[in-house]
Amino acid sequence: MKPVDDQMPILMQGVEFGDPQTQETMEAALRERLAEGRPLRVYCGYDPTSPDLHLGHTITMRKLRQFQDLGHDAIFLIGDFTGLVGDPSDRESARRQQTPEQVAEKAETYLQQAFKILDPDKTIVRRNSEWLSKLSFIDVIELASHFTVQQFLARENFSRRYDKGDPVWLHEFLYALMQGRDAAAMETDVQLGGTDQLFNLLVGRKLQEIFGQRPQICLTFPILVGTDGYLRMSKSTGNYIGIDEPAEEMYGKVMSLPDHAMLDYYTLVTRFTPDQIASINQGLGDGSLHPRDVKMQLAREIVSIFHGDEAASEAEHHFRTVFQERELPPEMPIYALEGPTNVVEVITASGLAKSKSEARRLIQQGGVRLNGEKVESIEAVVTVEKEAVLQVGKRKFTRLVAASAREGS
RNA sequence: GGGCAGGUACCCAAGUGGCCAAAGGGGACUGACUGUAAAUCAGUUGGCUCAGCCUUCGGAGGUUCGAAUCCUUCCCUGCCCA
Repeated sequence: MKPVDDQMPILMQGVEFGDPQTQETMEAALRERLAEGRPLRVYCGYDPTSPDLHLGHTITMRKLRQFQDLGHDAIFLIGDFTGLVGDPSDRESARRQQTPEQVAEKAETYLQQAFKILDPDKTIVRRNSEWLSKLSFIDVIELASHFTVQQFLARENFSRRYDKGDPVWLHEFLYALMQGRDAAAMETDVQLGGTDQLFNLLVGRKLQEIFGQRPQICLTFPILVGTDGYLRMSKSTGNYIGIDEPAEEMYGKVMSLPDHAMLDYYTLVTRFTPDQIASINQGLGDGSLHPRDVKMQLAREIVSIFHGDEAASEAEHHFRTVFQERELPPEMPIYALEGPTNVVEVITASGLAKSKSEARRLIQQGGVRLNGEKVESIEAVVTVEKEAVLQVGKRKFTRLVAASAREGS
């Protein structure tokens, strides 16, 4: 195992606390525990609330991986029980509860996605239903008795809602207890999470002490903004980049990030070192680096993490040809046409627009092209000899094929 | 359990009998421009057999020529009281 002084900079990279005192305390505690020279039990929990993990989740996964690489035990905890309730941390309002079936289904897909970052051979996978589902009501009351309502109301996301008159549900309070119980159940040394998770992580410390354990070290990380550049990345706001997304899509989404969000991405989700990132930042500052090129490098790196270098190059090529040079993409969905058909009909039937009204609007706005020529009228009729390309907006294409020709091929 | 205030389109939020498919903002989409799907500016944003028609304002009924707006009832939320 590496010397503590070699481990610390890697492990502390990206760590952020709201207040510097907490940071100092945690940093010192981590240093102390690393000095024991044994593999630490490090974990991060992920609630299966949506079927896909996104880049925001990978921040802590990358950190788990770093612990792993340094010889520590990384625990990937699937919150199959906590996911039933939903974490109130990041939200203005309460999250909808899910059924066990929904949770199980989602949990299933998480692992394979996580293993794009974590080392499958070294990762310990746990599910918190293992212990949480066995608690009795009296157990829950006992846990709850160590905390006051004021402690919970001190949390901004509760107090804000409380002041605003929005509902704060009782079961939301229990979420933190459940998560804290995880730490005690697994007797962990370190827990990772977003800065918004600090409260939950600290509850873990308190419960560990109650159970006669040494309180864990908490490391929190900044929240990744989504593709809009401001809001937290999440599926529900539609500003996310999913781990499982196709390379081209992923590349494109990264390119759509506002310039100001680039550095956060470099720091939190790439494999670049702090030194490399600092020099990129400097280059942007003095104008020696073009923001577009910096963003393309970022896109290439992110795609490469999840799809490999080759796919990253291909995605970049695709982006250049389609969006910079405005050429047709090499591959596009195919739609078979049964004969002369009205454009509006074709657009909706092939899925390029959700409704006919939308299709009409797009045409009226000049956003529809057939074989590169702007479609001027919603009355236009599409006839395909052999094949044609229908384009809606800048980035949606469909290859139209005559139904008869298609059957022959 | 009681009193009061609320439930409006993807989200926030106006509207309190006809001029409401419903202001404004956010988001999203399209166009122009560009350094890119950044930024900026302009437009669009329920559906359809589209100068008209149909469905929407928590659910179900009712009053009225006509309701998001009035009444009844049910469900849900907040505040105050118990």
